[in-house]
Amino acid sequence: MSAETPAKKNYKDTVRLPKTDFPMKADLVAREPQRLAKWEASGLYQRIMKQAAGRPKFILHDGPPFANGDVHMGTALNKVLKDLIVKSKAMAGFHAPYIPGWDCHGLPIEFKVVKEAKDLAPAEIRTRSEAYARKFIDIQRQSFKRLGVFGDWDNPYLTLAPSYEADIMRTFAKFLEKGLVYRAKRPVLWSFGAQTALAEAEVEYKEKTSPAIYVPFALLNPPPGLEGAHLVIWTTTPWTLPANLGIALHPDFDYVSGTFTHAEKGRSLKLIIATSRLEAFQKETGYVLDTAHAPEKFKGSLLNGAEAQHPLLPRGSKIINALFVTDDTGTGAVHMAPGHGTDDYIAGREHGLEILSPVDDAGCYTAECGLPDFVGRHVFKSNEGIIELLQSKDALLGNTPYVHQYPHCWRSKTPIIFRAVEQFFIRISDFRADALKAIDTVNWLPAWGRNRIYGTVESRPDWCISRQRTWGVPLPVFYDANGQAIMDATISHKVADAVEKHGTNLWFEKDDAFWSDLVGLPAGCRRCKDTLDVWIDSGSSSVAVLDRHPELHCPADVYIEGTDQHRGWFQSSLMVSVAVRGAAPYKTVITNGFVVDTSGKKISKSDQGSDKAAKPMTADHYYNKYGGDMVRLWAASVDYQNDVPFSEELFQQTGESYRRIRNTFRVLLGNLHDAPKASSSSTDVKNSAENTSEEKPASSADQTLPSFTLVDRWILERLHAITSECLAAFAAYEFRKVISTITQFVSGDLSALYIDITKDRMYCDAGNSPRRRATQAAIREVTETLVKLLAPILAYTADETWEFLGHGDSVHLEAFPQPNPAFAGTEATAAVEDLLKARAVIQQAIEAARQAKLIGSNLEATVRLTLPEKGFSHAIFSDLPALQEFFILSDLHLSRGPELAAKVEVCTNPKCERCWRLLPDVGSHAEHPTLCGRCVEAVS
RNA sequence: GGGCAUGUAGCUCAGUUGGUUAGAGCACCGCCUUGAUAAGGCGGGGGUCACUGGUUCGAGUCCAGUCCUGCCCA
Repeated sequence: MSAETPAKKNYKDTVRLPKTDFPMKADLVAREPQRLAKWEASGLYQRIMKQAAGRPKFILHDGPPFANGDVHMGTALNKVLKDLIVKSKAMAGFHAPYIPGWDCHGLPIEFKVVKEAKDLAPAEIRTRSEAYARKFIDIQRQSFKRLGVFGDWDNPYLTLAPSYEADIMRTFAKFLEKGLVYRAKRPVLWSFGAQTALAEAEVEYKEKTSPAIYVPFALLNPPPGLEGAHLVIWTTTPWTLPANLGIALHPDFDYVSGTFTHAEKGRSLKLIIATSRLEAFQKETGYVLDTAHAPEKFKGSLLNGAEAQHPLLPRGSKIINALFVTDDTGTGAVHMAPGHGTDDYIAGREHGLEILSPVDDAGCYTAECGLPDFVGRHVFKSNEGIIELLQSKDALLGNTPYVHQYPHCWRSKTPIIFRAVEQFFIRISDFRADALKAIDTVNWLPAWGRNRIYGTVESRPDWCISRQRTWGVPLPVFYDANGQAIMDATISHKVADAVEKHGTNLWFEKDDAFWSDLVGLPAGCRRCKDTLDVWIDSGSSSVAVLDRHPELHCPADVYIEGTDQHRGWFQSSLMVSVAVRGAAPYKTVITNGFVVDTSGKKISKSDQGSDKAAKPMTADHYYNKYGGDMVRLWAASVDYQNDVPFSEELFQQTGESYRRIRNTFRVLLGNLHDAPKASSSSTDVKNSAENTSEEKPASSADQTLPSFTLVDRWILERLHAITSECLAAFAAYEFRKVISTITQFVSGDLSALYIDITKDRMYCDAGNSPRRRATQAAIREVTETLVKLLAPILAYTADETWEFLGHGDSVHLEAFPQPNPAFAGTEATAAVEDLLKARAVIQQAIEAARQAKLIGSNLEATVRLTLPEKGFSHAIFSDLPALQEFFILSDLHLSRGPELAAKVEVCTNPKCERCWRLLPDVGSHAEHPTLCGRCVEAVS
């Protein structure tokens, strides 16, 4: 009876299992907002800045996202990457302020506003546009904050702020001062219905029937063999013929010249047609090539530089070569009116053609057209007249209705025309060489970014900076009574000063008389109605933000944006900065790839919501379903320098590594539940602004090291190695490497080995056994180090873990850990490598026995391990208890032999009820007949 | 069509100056685990390194060409 009592004793209660309130289930969605509120309430960002005052600065300058729409995963990726850089630089000892910004002007917003309500006055469009932009700034700001991005969210820079707008104007004034601005005509999409220029986004394509005509142009000064020949052009816009100044041929196409005869009309003509278009031409016009008289054949390059006679006007039409000439329609000879088409304009400029655009705002011919009968007539009502005129001059070879997709004004529904209007340009050639030089002062990541931007700057045309739009910064320029532009920097500065005080709406609200008076111009002057290209807005940020903000400076240390910005913001910022201060605005430029779907296809915002099956691509879906840290971990895990494949399933994969890290933290914390109070560390250093937590070696110098065993020394050597690797990876912006290094350490070294191996001592040893205390010391160092290394990435979870480690304030006020020099060596690592070789052999033998159902757990095996004669010489191989602990075995027998081998038998020792090992001394203690010697001591 | 990139396991990626049998995580399969248990451990299957040709004793790696996908242009 009485013997029953001790046997019934519940030894389980004496086992020191991990104990912690750190929840396994993260519940990030519910918990993160609470932590965020705490950060904000305590002014965490401001405290980090205050603490860092006086340290060397590190400036990441925010490329302003467009204040339109929700935060897309691509935007989230970019923003989190910025935050990873800022947080890691702060922990690396820099003063790293982050001033976020928004790009507020521009067509997409104006377009939305105008679409909602028609016929608004300019001032009203601008008021509504601003409200629209501010609404999305708030929406996006909430998202960015929720993602754990630290920054001065109450004081962002906005390109619509009067001070910013004034600086944009001053930047323009600087261009004027340097003589870089000029006016010239250039074709734009013009709606004569709405009497305004349109952007591509405001154009709808609809079916339209146009007269497609063939017109011969007689060659002037023809080369031998082509005497009397006519080049035949084909066009669906006869009204543009008065503006014809050239004909383009493809240099490599084959052309044929010969006599063509129209049987019914009984008319013969010598014509030139691209060989590949011959058949179609004959069929459509009835003119057939007389093959009897050997036709001439030649390449388009032959006629390059020659001239042809305009069929309606007393002037020549220059023949040029251009690669845009196709042979899917027409004749291989393209009618060129540089004032009425983009291709024509570009090729025309290259070949020195003038820009003739004899059409007014209402779409009617001006006197410049050279045909007095047509002046004042609408161009679309003139097509027939032009055709008749051609006919009367025997210059019409064919006329057939042609059905095609033609651009129409989305508002007035009228077909649009291309029409050249006066635009303002910045002459790039004046400072292109300086810009190219500046490119090579910058560190481009990845390195190929250098070639890419170099190529675009090298080949870019002059910068057209005027837009016929309303929602933007007005071009601070006036016209005199004769319509001549007055381009004077001091006048632009006066406008800027007024705008600084009253905002740019004043430009639209007051009249010409007011403004002329303000800037000191005579009455009768008009102000320019154009606005500046929005790339001038954001491109001026180095002036309006970096130069202005007391915490910042130019050049910034880093710009990081998507790869499309090589032609966008990186370039506009470079050009503005080089023009204004003669140097690049940045030291390093990093690009991130686009978020694409798993088939490698681009996910465009416009695809969003186009069908209900569309996959969620907005950040709020992910942080509301999985948590902000999950989005951050995803961003840190991807190869951001390339395109980033994305799907919800892929996103969930990162959840696996999160759980792994979190559960490991949980066990580590659990194993510290009865550890002696943390050594000095940085727990209570806070609360004094002067005495900030400065870096010091993680080892506590004032304390002797605990009596670490081999595995403890090994894990600390590993920790030393991965700390160095992670710090180097952060410095190189290789966040992916940080994550893979840490997950491999957590999964491979900690979870599978160290924690498993030390379970026995942690759970079953006496509470203060030296090896147990040593392991607790190692675990504390490991955990604190990992938490700090992860803090820039898992902003919320690291902070939570830090709290559970017993610290009073946020981990984000800490510095990065330094590798502990006491564990810089690799002796323990070398020994463990030998142990792992033996372990692999043992595990395979045990697995075979397990599959054969001989044993279940490792502890039920008796293992006979044969070590080779050479190697395996570390003292550990003569320490049987240590070996048994490492291999997690009850019963191990060693021998030396020819090669490494392991044999497994069923262990016959009795099982200790407490530690579950099968040991020979179980039953030899009368007090505790079911326990082994170690456990008897532990419970006594 | 041009410029710049990219292509390694079902998925996402490592792979150092060319050198054993190409690695990791996730996913998958089997087993163990009442004591990390909405966890953990062990073992395992799975790859013509986009394609074609070349240089070399030897190529995922170097060279040439082709194709896929992306960005920016035309």
